[in-house]
Amino acid sequence: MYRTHNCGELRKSDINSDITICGWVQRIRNKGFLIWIDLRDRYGITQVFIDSEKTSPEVISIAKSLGREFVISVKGKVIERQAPNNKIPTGEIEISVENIEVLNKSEVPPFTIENESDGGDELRMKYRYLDLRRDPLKNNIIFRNDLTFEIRKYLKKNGFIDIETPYLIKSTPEGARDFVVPSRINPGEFYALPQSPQTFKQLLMISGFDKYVQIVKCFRDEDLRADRQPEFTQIDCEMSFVDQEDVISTFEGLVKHVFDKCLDYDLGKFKRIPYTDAMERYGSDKPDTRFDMQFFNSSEKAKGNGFKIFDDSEAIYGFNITSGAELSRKEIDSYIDWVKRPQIGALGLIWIKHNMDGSIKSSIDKFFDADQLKDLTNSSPGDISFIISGNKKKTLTQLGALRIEVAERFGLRNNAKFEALWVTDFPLFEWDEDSKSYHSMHHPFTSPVNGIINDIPADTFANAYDLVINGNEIGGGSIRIHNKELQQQVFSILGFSEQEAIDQFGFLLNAFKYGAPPHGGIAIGLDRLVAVMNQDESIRDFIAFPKNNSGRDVMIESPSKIDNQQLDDLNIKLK
RNA sequence: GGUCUGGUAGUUCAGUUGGUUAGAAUACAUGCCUGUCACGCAUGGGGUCGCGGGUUCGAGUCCCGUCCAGACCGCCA
Repeated sequence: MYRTHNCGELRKSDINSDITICGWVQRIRNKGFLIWIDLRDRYGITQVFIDSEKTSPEVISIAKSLGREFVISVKGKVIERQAPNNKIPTGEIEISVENIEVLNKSEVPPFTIENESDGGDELRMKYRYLDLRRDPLKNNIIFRNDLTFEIRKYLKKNGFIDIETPYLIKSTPEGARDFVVPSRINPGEFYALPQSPQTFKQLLMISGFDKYVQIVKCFRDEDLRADRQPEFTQIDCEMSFVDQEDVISTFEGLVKHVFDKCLDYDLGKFKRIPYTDAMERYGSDKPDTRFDMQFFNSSEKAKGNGFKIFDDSEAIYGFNITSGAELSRKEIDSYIDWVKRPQIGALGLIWIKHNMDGSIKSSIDKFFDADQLKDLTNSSPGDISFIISGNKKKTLTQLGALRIEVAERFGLRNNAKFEALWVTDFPLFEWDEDSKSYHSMHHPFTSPVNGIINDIPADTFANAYDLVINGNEIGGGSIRIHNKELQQQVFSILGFSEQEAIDQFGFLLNAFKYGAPPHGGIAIGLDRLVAVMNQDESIRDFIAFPKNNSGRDVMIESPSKIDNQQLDDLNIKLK
């Protein structure tokens, strides 16, 4: 037996016990006659104490030879500390050493294994196994475990069955790019890794399982972001004989449950906002509603005053910032520069200061008098209004991005407040100007409202809903099509020929012929949920072994080349 | 595919208008220290300034290219 206790559990009540603990040397404080060692494991830190007058010279010499991150076993007696440390749970006791055994040495780690490490991101990724020894990372991983445990508990209680679906499936051209896997025994043919188990969970409904869940890896070969990894985890669910309200209430319950159990936070009843309202009021389909700054629409009022930019614009929108009138000219200019960056692409930014004394100062006061400007913005004294004009869709998204940036700079985003909402009433299709074709806004299996597709497809709304928390898209789902003819009609609007639809989704269309129940579901991004619950928008520190910005694992150095023999086996020739 | 930011000691960073031997903190090593807990004090070692080219009497600093990293846009049914 290596140990009798871990490094986090000994207390005052254990004084005089003979114990053995194992762990990593966090730090050594050598005062000459006295030596202290902080010994660390997953459970905590226990102080080991060596008094040179009471300890054998052999043990002292071992103690002096130790370095950071050595793995040791310490045998000794629990004693009360003369100088307690109230910062740690084990701070009232220490271990008076009888023997130390070095279980393994360690080289000096490339960065300090401390809560505030001195290591940069890249280095910590390369030595991820060391980074995971640090409390912040370790606690993230443990939190994730606690969260999935509560998720399973809730879903089990609600009758969901966990069923595994295959990882080696079929590539489809719609949607995200697939990761592709060559099949050795079927030369020239490829599997694809699933972007989601979508069709399989629908088939499980047709099989009659009624309620399905899987906490499952999904794969998308697209560019990465702070909140996007090529492989990520979804809480994937599907239910039979449900309408939109049933799904929403079940999963509102789930999210409320985990916030309650894991954070002791009451989310209250979730807001609902239709997609068009979200775009019109926040310029985003995932609005952060923790702060106000809703848009006003001046498209009518602002025209006809001889200001050419407004007169030529399809849409003129803006929002007011409380106490924004204090912004300096320099600060305003930096917002103007910000919206003009190619990422945002606005041509300019109009500002209107409503000073505390009621006076107005604006970049357009040559064209409008003070009363007109107050009427345009409906601002209060102390506000500044920002206005963007142009093409309606672009204007709204540009202003939406600015709204988030303003909130960021005013410190309205990083607080321990959570606001969850459902975005509903999405259009079923979106017209894509580049390819001159319709695309599914959600996915091609989403059912139209009332089961009917409008003569103008773009006017059709979907039984689809997104879950948004603090401005992050956490999940999305829909009521699915369960009727073969309707599904075929959707494929045809999306530009599939009858044959292409059968080639790619014939198995699903076939299954619809044999008694497919009405069904719907949702997929919640586990990585994002964990990150958002910990007030972080980057999901990397909540995944034990994530990929970097270029989709590389810098620790194992993947992806990597394979040798010619492997390529031959797979019947693949590289260009 | 694109925009922006960065790359200097093991690590995190500073480095002025281009000018002497490239600094700080921390980590590391050695010594001292009887109650430390970010211990303290002293001493010491440690540099391909990402890489390649160019301008210049002279480049960490300016220019071009390239690689790497990060954030974002496109993309993500």
